[in-house]
Amino acid sequence: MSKLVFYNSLTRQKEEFRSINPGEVRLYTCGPTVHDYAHIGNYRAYIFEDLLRRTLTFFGYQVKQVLNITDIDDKTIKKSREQGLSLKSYTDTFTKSFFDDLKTLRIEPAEVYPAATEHIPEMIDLIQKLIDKEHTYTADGSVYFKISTFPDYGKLSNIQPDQLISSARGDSDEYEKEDVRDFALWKAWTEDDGDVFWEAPFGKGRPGWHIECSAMATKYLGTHFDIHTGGVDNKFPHHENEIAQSICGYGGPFVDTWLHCAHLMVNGEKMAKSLGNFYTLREILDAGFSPRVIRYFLLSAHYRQQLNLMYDPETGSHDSFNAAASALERIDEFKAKLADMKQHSAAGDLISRKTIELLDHSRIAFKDALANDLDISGALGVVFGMIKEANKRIASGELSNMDAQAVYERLLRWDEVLGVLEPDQTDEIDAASIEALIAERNQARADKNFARSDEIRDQLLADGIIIQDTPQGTKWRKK
RNA sequence: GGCGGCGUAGCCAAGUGGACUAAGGCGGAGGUCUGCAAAACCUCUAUUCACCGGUUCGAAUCCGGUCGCCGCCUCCA
Repeated sequence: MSKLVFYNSLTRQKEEFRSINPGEVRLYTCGPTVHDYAHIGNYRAYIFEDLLRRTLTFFGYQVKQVLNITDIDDKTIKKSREQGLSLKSYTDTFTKSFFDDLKTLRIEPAEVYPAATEHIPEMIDLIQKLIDKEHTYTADGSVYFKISTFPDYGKLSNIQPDQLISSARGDSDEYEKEDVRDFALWKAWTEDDGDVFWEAPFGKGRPGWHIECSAMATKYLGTHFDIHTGGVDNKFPHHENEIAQSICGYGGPFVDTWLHCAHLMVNGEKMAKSLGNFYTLREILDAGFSPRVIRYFLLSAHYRQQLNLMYDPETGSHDSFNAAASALERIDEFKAKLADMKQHSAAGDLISRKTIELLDHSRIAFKDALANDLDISGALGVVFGMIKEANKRIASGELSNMDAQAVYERLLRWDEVLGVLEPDQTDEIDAASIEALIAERNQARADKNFARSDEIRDQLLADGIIIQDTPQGTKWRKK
């Protein structure tokens, strides 16, 4: 059996994965701050963690995943107040849209979706532990974590703490920190916070950003768990701070494996509102691209590789989605062909030795690719390699109906990881009437009434049905 | 300035020193099938891995340098 290997950001090398408890993986994924509709780049990260969780499941692990919802921070407070809404009613909209989007992209649900505002007591508890252990100080009612009390600080991001002093930029003096490296655990209430505050032993206020992940991860996964994922941008400071809080507060060890996903680029540039290349998932769906195509595109490159989306609605350029759509069509065609063939296989038919060899070889290669730090490109290469070889055998008549069934089953098994296949046609399509039209068309063709036959073809196409004339008769499928 | 990543065909993208005479997808060119087909299928499409040195019996893969691109460096996945 292939051994799972991941590139651990903490050690900066590939390591064989061993779960803490045999057969079980506890996984924490940094979730969204629900202050707006999530953009396409956000979903690259969630497609990545989806591939991770599906792969872990594929390798036989029981996965317990926690994905947090950050429903309180500077932005959510500011925007909700601007709109005159309560924090909750403001964030609810985007929390809901986030879940809708996950479903749209076929991202498997996590086991727990904790919201920050529902875990304030846990955070207060952790902050109190840190205060008791003297890792903090208070200034103007805010509680700060004192980085100098944690010698390992900077290990994840490979940053020397003293480098930060000179390089820190921006409004680092916004708060009364003793040291720019320090970060807020608890922010004292100000007028701008309006009615958003909680009472804590150390004062009225709200939690800092980093504390929620430590508190919630620990609540649901324990103080020591297997994998923590997030975007590269979270490495520093967020994850660095999370490690510091957790280890100092609960005692180590904390997380064994840290996985970070690279960013999605748009036309070679970082996606940013200021560059005008910022797209929400909704916008792209509205532009007519299917969730499957978007999923395939986001999935198709290795997670540590920056993925470049070539897309510009102004000029009508959408090369990336075109390529993804064409690749999917190729898979769809192949699957439809197999589905048709397998219907004609009879019980007692045997799978040919050549097919068994092809399937065995492909099965191992696919698994090896995934085992190698989620090498999805390699895995897709295996899928298309099998398609190519099987197509060749179909064309030469070498592939029996029974063989086709075996290949079909292999494809479905793989799709448990990929999640890109079109579900089998449902009965909502009126198959009988389509068959009737096809019969009529074939009669027209036999009568050389091509005007009528083409008219039927166009009509079916308009209804989303594609038909193809093959040596085995006319086939149809949903577009 | 500090830390890190990347540069493989027109485009996207695998490649974990030796069967690489370098996967796979898109695009392109031929062909098969068809009444026709925009479909489908088949075949072809990098003597070469940014450049220069080095290590090695052997390097796209390791080391050094040069050039170019990108990311992170306090609340952005």
